[in-house]
Amino acid sequence: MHDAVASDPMAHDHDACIAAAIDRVEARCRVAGLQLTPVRRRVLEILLEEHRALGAYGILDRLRAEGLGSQPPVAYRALDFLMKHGFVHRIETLNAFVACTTGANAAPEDPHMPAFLICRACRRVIETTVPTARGRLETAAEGAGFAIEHAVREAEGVCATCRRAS
Amino acid sequence: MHDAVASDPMAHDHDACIAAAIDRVEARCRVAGLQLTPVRRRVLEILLEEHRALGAYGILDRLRAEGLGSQPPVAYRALDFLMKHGFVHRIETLNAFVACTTGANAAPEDPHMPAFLICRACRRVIETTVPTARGRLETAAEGAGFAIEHAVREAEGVCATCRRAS
DNA sequence: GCTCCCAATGTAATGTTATCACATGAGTTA
DNA sequence: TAACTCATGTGATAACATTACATTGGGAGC
Repeated sequence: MHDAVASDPMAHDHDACIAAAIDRVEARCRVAGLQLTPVRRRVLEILLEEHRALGAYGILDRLRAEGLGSQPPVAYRALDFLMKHGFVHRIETLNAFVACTTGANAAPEDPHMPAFLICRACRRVIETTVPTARGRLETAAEGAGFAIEHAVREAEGVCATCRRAS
Repeated sequence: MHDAVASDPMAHDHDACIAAAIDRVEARCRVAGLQLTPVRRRVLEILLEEHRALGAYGILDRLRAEGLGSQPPVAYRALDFLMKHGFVHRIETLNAFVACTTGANAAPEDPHMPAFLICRACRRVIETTVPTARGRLETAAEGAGFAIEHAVREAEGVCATCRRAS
């Protein structure tokens, strides 16, 4: 099951990567007084295991197999919690979710503006961080008197690994 | 039915605006040998009448009332055609559709990179055009060896009109 | 101890968005 | 006419998301 990942040039030590991410999230929950309950924690782990976007029903299937909830609201509520606190992001173009892979969940006081590169070949989602400073979209909005509250930046294409493979 | 629009500060001559847009699209279809069939034309008109994003099922309801089709594929096929040729854009964050309001559908040889400002108060969608030149997302992608094929830029917030109103 | 409250979860039902599969019709070409 | 293509008609189903209400379990205050 992990072979595909292990043979991938982009592979890394998944277990350590996941453990570190979970540790960061746990630390933030302790500090902020948030409850990282079993369901919430497991949903985060599932998303960390995949480095791909997973749909709510894909997550739900896994939870069901583990006896952690069987109805859609279970998954959506956990995702709402994780997104609210920046541990997970929603990918609008896929109606799916990915774990936050920047260190930003360790430094919430410097909010990052995430952007996503979605590979249509391997379905992997690369999260990049762009500076919070004003870019072209913000400039255009300012000119129109529009107050941006939330911005979505997603790009579909082919990642470096898949380009080399073809 | 048009009162709400007519009393709006952002109102303009809708009929002329729609007619001009339809004319541009018709011209491009003639040149490119595309069939702007009754259903496709009507879907475009419906989207031009609203200056808002409309869901596929909202469009379908209108078509149904006019006897132009009653099943989802009718609406989705027309939207696919209109999007494929740049006459309509999909708003990913709303799972909805808007007519293209830039003049770009008259000048396809200079493809625009549309960005959308979505007002959460009045639901109006403002389409702005950003230069095709490389911005921060493109720079980040290049650095990662990622080849962008399609980018989504959408921002939710409050438009100038609604800000003044509150 | 207790009750009250609140946050999280369990669960059924439903709502919304999108696609598939296959049949039909209209026009073009051979 | 036959073969083909493009658009449409239609029923069924898949995929994504929310509502509403019941239940549980752990503090806070008495």
